[in-house]
Amino acid sequence: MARKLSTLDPQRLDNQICFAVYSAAHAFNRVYKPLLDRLDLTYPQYLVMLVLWERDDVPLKDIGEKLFLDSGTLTPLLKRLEAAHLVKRTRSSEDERQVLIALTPQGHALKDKARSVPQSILAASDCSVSELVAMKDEIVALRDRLNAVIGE
Amino acid sequence: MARKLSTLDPQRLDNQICFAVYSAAHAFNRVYKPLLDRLDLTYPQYLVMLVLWERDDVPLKDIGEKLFLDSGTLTPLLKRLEAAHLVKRTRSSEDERQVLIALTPQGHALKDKARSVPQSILAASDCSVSELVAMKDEIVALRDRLNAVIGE
DNA sequence: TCACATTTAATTGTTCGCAATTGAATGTCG
DNA sequence: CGACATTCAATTGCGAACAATTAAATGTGA
Repeated sequence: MARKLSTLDPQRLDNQICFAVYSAAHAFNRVYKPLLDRLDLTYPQYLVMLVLWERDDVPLKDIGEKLFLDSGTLTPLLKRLEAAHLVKRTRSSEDERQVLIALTPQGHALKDKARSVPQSILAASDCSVSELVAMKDEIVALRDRLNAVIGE
Repeated sequence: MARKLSTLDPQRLDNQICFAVYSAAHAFNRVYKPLLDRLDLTYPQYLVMLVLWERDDVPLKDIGEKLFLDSGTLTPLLKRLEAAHLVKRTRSSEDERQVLIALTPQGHALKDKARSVPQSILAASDCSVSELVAMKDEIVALRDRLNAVIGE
């Protein structure tokens, strides 16, 4: 009876999906760390590179919308990527407010070196691709519902 | 066909479960923010309080194991909670290396004020408890597999 | 007992993440 | 055209998160 109550108590840590997501994000980060160290990237920097490998010459704002990050996070991060010679930052000529982020040749070249990363993550996840895809879709749907509430 | 390839490309941002988890964690944090502001707690501080509300007078190390955090994160966080008069930090008399964390009366009292938080999160999630529990269990299982790989 | 390893917190330095503010460029409306 | 609002990036300040190191307490084996 005490056990029954405990497994239903919404104030118990182990019952909170948010803590599951929070701690899973950190676990992922720890798995990525040694892989990304070889590329001299942090995980958020890796995310920015993923965006740029899909589409080059993107406004900072668009990167922010894709990754749910603002200029307060991205400006210093992009300056570090620029210092590492992976991207160039230039003001748009049509709209001087915007900063366009473009890959350097080194930035482009890094895509190949990063190709093995998703494979390693898949292996560490120790589950099938279809299971992961299903989980991913559920989590994305939950995230989007949460973001919808915030937007109100 | 190009679409088919794109939805399978493991190097695409939208195909990565890690980004789903990462962005969901941030979405959760944004939903929690206004709720926790009323308690003058950050989300990691709230997690520590959840641990202490379950069991009081806990070594710092045990909190770290529950939350997957180390002393580099917890020491300053707990000092802030102590400055807010929510916890006391005392050296264990049996083992002077350990620091025991105990709730103050205010820390205890905060549990009641925090009781409505999980309800609000559930509402924001906009899905049934059973669905959330199922997702939580899947994510925890994935997290534990990832942590097992790290431990090697 | 004494040398040595282990455990535990604390500290330092770097990078996120975000709120709040600033300042410049652009849009809009009278 | 000109006042005003909006958009966008940059900046500042604070709180995580973690690697690496330090220091103290404890445990272990010769």
